Formats: sequence, structure tokens, C-alpha cells
Amino acid sequence: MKTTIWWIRKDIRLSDNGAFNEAIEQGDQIIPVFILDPKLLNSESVSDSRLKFMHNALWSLNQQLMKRGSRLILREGNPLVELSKLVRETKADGIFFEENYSPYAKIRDQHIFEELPAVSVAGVTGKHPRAVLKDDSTPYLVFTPFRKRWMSSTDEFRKLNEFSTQKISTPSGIPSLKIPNQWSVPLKGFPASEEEAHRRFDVFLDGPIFRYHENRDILGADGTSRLSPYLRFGLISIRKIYNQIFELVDEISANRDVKSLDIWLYELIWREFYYSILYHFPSVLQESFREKYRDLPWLNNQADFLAWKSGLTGYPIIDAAMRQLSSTGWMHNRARMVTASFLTKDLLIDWRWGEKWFMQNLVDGDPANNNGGWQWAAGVGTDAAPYFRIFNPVSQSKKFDPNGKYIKHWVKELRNVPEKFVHEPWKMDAGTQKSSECIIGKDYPHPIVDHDFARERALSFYKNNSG
DNA sequence: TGAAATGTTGGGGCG
DNA sequence: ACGCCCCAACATTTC
Repeated sequence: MKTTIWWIRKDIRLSDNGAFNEAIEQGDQIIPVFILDPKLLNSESVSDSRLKFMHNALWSLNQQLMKRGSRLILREGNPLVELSKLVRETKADGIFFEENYSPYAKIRDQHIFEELPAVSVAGVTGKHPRAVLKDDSTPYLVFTPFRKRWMSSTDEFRKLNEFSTQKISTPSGIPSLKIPNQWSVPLKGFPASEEEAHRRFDVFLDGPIFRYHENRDILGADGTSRLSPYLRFGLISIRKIYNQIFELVDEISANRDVKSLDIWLYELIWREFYYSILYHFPSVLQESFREKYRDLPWLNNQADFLAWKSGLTGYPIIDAAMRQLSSTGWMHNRARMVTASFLTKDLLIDWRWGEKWFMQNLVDGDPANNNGGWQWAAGVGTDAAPYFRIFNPVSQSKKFDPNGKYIKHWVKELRNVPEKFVHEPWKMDAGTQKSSECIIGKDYPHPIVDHDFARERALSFYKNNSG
């Protein structure tokens, strides 16, 4: 009788789960365990929404396990200590888990490999970071060639390990924390279950994905998949997503345009790219990838930072996005770029401050992608936007929220402002301010900085301070 | 996955 | 009819 431990981390699902499958293959009895790691949970970069999403996901996984005659073992503490205890208690022969790429995870897992009979299985990304390298075996630093190499073979996505509804045998009497009832209360907007993840993906494939190219940047539209938190915690397998996409491409390419599918696929490959960057260059979590931008003398004005966080900058598009983030834990990707550009270029605040604030609020916050996005926006990372690419918050607003739908949804002070002024309300004359019940400086702030001035300031800041 | 500044072209008004 | 100017529209360069 062999007993195996399935250690659940960023793969909270049963279907197409390599580590789970391996544990099932090797063991007659399976112990599914999740370990609450105080090192991670007490970090400054945890968000309430993300924690809640994770709790919901674990609750839901436990329901699925119970239906199959098993249950989730919940522990709290140092993973090495807890796993060692669990091995002693259960006489388990092996521990199986999905490989993770963050610096903390790599070191943690290294110790576990040294002390315990542990085996890891790749799965966070469709392709392992070591599998997508230049001809000289060094990692790609630019997205487009990375993508081309990544795309050059996709055969490995043709097969999946679908998990049926078979029974799972789990021994009784294994000590476990009680799963709090609270964990069943779903997070608004993102109910966390494997079923919901698959439902969302199916809905997206059924239509929106074909309009993704035209709709994805429209802030007020529902043009994106909103799968990010599900991918973040592995409620759906990325390999399954690639499998379905490539199947769909084959199916329709004869008679329909696949451009939209490609564009969405590119976004997923950005995810692969940033996991690869973090894997090969773990220090990006502490400093700019590009050395010449490591010592920029950021202004770091606390009042400006507070205005940005609270959505009170006086630029409607920025404020709408920042309020969407703090009230829902999610922000449209276009808005992430615009707000990140504003913090770094217009306010000259250290990109790491913004990165941390996003981590503290995002339901999908993940170090690899969040860091990659911020370094890109600040112009200090791999394949970053050059520093002189500065977003204009007004033209971005006019372009991607043409009728102000997104702005008016999140910035109620502007609800009666005429369309003509919704992107730049400070241009309203006194009469219009009065009739739209939006006095600038009273009901809604003046812009905290003049963009034309800020743009020039940013250009000389980067130019003069890059070593 | 930018936007401003600068350059070029061509049509139309006008003397 | 012609030259001149203006400027919108588009293209290219620059930050």
C-alpha cells in the first residue's frame, strides 16, 4: 500500500493537474494538503481579495474532494516542517507538487528536495522557462523573438490529463486544521471554483474571443476573459487553455479570421515571458532589470502617491481605474498601463511603490506578471517601453473610453459632466461646472500635475539620470 | 501596447 | 491662368 502526498500550491484544481495525476499514479492512498505559509500570508504584499479568492478556491476544492471520498488536509506553518511531520504521520512514500518559479518558492522547494522524497512537475506555464531559449542557450530578453520561438512547436498541448470522477482514497485520522466556514462566502465578481473557471473560459470561447482584437482595449466593455485570478491560482490549467485554443484555430482557420485568437494568445505568451524573466533573473523583484535605470532619483512625493492610490488625481481615467482596483481587486489591463505610466512618468514615483500597491489590491496579483508589467511601463525592464513613450492620460481616455462610460461608472462626481468634458473636466467653464454639479476643486480635484509639464520633466529626468 | 514635433503634399481661396 | 498662401491630412522623425 503506497501513500502519496499531493502538495497543492498554485494549482488548486483536479482536472489536468500534473502533480495530482502523478500522486494518483504512484499512490494507492492520496493526501491532498495545502499549507498556509506565514512567510507568504504575513507579507506586506498580500491583498484581501486575493486571500479571499484563495480561501474560496480551497473551500471549493475540498467540496470536490469530499464528493470523491477524500478531503483537503489543511496545515499552517513552515512547509518543510509541516511536510516532514505529515510524512512521519502518514508514512508517505512521495510528495508531488507543481514547480513554481518565484525566488522564494525556488529556495523553499530546494530545501524540501534535500530533506524529503519530493518530486515536482512543471505546469505553471505552458512551456518551461528553460525550454524557450535563444540558440546560444541564454534567455530571451525581448518579447517578440520569445513568442516566435515559443510558437515554433505547440504539439505538446495536444494531450491532456483529464481527471475523471474516480474515487480518491485518503486515510482517516490525519491531523488537519478545520476549514473555516467563512471560506465558503464567495468574493464578489470572482466566485472561485474550478467549475466557474471552466464556465468563464467556455463563455469567452463562445464569442468574445472572436471580438477580442477590437474590444480588448475598450475600458467600458466586457471584452476580456477575466480569467486572470483563475489562472493565478491554477483553477484552470494553462495547458488546457492552449489545447482548446489550438483546436479552435484548426477548426476555424479555413473559413474565419484567427487574428483575435492570436492576439489573445499573445497575452498568454506575455505571461510565459514574464515567468521566464523572473525564473532567469530573480533580482527583478528588487531592482530594475536594466542597470542604467537602477539609481533614478524618484521624487516619491507622499501626497501624490496618496492621491494616485485613492483615485483623486484629477485625471478621470486614472481615478476611475484606481477606484476600480480598490473596490473590486481587478483592473482592466489597458488601465493598468495608463495608471502605471502616470505614477512613474507623470509623478516620478518609484515603480516599486506602484508594484506593491497593485499586489496589495489585485485579486490576480502575481509577482512575475505584476513586476513585468511595472518594469515595462516604467521603461526599466526587459523589452520595456522606452522611457520617452509616455502615455497622455487624456488621449488614452478619449481613445479607450470614448463616451466616458468607464469613467462615469467609477467616478460618480462626474456623472453629469457632458461627454465633451468627461476626459478633462477642468476645462469646463463655471456655468457648466455648476449645471453638472461638479465644481472643480470642490466636488472633483484639479489635476495634481499638468501633463505637458510632467512629460517634459520625465524626459529630462530619465535622460539626465540614467547611468 | 505613445505622442509630439516636424516635414510633405495637395486642394482651394484669392489677387 | 497663374503664383502665392493657408492649412488640413497624412507621413516621418524625434523624444
